[in-house]
Parts: sequence; structure tokens; C-alpha cells
Amino acid sequence: MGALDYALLGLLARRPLSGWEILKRFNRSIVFFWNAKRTQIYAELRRLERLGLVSSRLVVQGPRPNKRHYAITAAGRTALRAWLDRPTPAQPIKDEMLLRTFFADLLPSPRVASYLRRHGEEHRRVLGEFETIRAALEARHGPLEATGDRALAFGYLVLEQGIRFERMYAEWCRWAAEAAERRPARTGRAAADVDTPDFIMTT
Amino acid sequence: MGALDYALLGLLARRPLSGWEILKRFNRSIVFFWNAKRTQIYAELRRLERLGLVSSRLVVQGPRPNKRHYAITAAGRTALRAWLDRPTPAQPIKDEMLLRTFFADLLPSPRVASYLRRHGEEHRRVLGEFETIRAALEARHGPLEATGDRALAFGYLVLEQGIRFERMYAEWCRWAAEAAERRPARTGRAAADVDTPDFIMTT
DNA sequence: TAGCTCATGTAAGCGGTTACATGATTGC
DNA sequence: GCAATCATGTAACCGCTTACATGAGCTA
Repeated sequence: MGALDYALLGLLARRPLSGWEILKRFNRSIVFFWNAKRTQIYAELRRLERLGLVSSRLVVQGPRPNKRHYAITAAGRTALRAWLDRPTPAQPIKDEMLLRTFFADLLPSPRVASYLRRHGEEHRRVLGEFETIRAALEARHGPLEATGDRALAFGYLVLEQGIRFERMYAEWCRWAAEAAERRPARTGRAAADVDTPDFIMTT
Repeated sequence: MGALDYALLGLLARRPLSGWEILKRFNRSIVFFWNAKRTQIYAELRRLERLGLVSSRLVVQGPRPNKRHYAITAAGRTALRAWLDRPTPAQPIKDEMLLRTFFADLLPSPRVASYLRRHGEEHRRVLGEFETIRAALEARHGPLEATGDRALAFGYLVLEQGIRFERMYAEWCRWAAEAAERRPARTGRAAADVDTPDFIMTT
């Protein structure tokens, strides 16, 4: 059972939904912190039904395409609670930007600085979007720190993490680009003479 | 060609290495920002050889196990440079902690606060490790901002990102735990009455 | 004698992406 | 007329993890 399964159970714990509705809701919040594609979501729903964690019934609706209505079962609720109550295992990081930067000595410094800046702009753009969303939520529901809606309150915590993450990343990009610019374009040393930096201190 | 392939090419661009040596170096720096397992690394090395991006020769060494020495080819260098020069695609986020927090309204608030605190401690622990590494690097190589070693300079940029990330995450955990604590243990409303928060503003 | 280092592999399977496929209704 | 919405699926493939397999030499 991957995390996506619990995301789907979580949505269905709030109310029964069709696959299509799940997809829509997923893409309006969860996808920002847990990415998944349509085909996988449909496949997982069927798997969850095989496992008895959700039930479904087919809704025939005349001319429009049939849809499948899903609801969480008692077993599904139990599984979801158990997952929520388990400690989250530390997640290994995969960040392609950092990988590139790590090997950036193979590229001239101005190039590195420029892609760091471009990447930083992208993070600032997303940051702006998140801040717009927060403002819109506050306009609609009042101060988020004091909302009585528990689901919204936790949604706000998650949104705030996104904001902090994007801000941190954008600031790092700017700082790193400046550092790359201050550096001579290329030393005389060949790349082959340079050793891979070692982050583990054996002493 | 996934990002791991370029990580391996990057290591081999510095100097020829055996699979085992690659593994050691990988786990001393790259693994902190690009996770991969031993078996995958060995498999990718063989694949890179099939693609002509690296070459290998078997080194028989008497009683000890044979090893395979890898070196990057001209084609490999070209591929690596091309990758470094391409813009990094925005990477979709997958953060299980945020997923749990998003659905935390299904759990009593004190439980949520306590797991946020535990998670925060973990991030503070990693933060401490990273800061120790930075201190040790400075002790060994002098001020990192001014080092003449280009590879080390970029390694430092990446390490600094790790430090900022962990600090940001730890601070968010503390803030979120406090927010969860300020909240009543449970409203009378059933979970089914609560709607999923929506981060997309259609207006 | 137990566990670590060196040193490499195979094979099953899962999680996830991409491309292909269908087709009516609604709004610009 | 064209795109978007509604609504679901199949199939090939890839990236990655896990378990299994081997075996010598060294050190606490």
C-alpha cells in the first residue's frame, strides 16, 4: 500500500465520490504535495476495491458516459487511521537541480549562474501562486489560523509549508547564483584532477 | 536516461572508478540529494556501457573478488555536458508528511501535534549533521565561500541547500505542532460533513 | 565467532508514466 | 467548427526496490 492509496482513502473518508470527482479534487490540492497521474488513480481505485477498502457501484446515466461511485468501507477507515497513526518514515531526497549543481564545475560559471537564476524565478512564481491561494482562502473563510473547519485548518498548515519551501528554494537559488558569479569562469585545472567532494567525515 | 545515469557519468568524469568505488563515493555525498540503491547503480553502469557512454575492463585480483573498472567515453562526456546545459524540468513533489497532515483532521489534535514534533526533531537532527559536515569541511579546506577548488565550491552550495531545507522543515514542524495544539481536540462535526480544502481558486 | 570490507551479480515484482482508445455534451 | 468537460479504461514500458546468492580476508 503506497501513500497514494491513503490519499484516495482520505478523500473518500470525507464523502463518497466517483473516480472522476476524485481526480478533480486531487488535482485541486493534493497534487501540490503528492503527484499522481489519472491512470494510476483509476488503477489504484480498482485495486482498493479488490482489497475491500472501498466499494463501488456503476452509475449508468443515459447518454453520458457511465461512472463508478466509490465509497470507503469500514476496513478502509481502519486502514486509513492506522496509516495516519504510524510514524512517517524519513523520505530520501531526489532533487535533480542539486545534482546538476553538484557537477556544475564541468560547465562555465556564467552558465551555472544563469540556470540557477532561471530556476529561482520559477520557484518565486510558484511562491506567488501559493500566496495568492492563501489570500483567496482568507478572503473566503476569514483568518486561517482561527478557522473552525478542522480540514481547512490542516490544509492551511500544508499550504504554509509549500510557501516556506518555495521561499527557501528561491532564496537559495539567488544566493547560489551570486556565489557562482563571483567565481572565475574556469580554473586551469582539468576536471579529471578534481576530486569528488566528500560529505561524510570519517573522523 | 534518468538523472542517476548523469550522476554516475559525473563521478566518472572526475576519474575512472570501479563499481564499488562509485558506490562508496555516491554514498558519501550524492545520496543526500539523489537516492539510489546499490543494485540499481550496478545495473545502470552496465546499461551505460551498452550505450557506449562508459567503457569497462575486468580487473582480476587473485584471491579477492574481481572488480570492473569503468571510465567515461567521449560520448559520455558529451551526453553529460548536454544534460548539464539543459534547463531542469520542475519536479513534482511527493511528501508523505504533508499528505498525512492534510488528512490529520481524522486524528485527535494532540496525536497530530506529537507526530509533528517527532518529525521536527528528526529534521533538526539531520540539520545538526549537515552543520557538522560544513564545519569539518571548513576546518579542512578553509572558508568554503572562497575555496579555489571548483568541485568543492559547488558541493558547498548543495550542502548549504540541505541545511536551509532542514532548517525550514524543522521550523515548520514546530510551528505546525503549536497550531495543532491550540486547536480543540475534536469538533462535534463528523468527518463526512467536512469538505476537502481546495487550493485552486477558480475566480 | 561474529561482523565488516571488498566486489559483483540475478530475478521478481511494484509503483508510476506514456500512448492509445472511445464518445456524447456544452460553450465560445 | 473547436476545445473543453465528462468518464473510463488497456498495454507497454521504465525506474527502482527487495530478496537471494557467493565468498575471501580482516578485526574486535
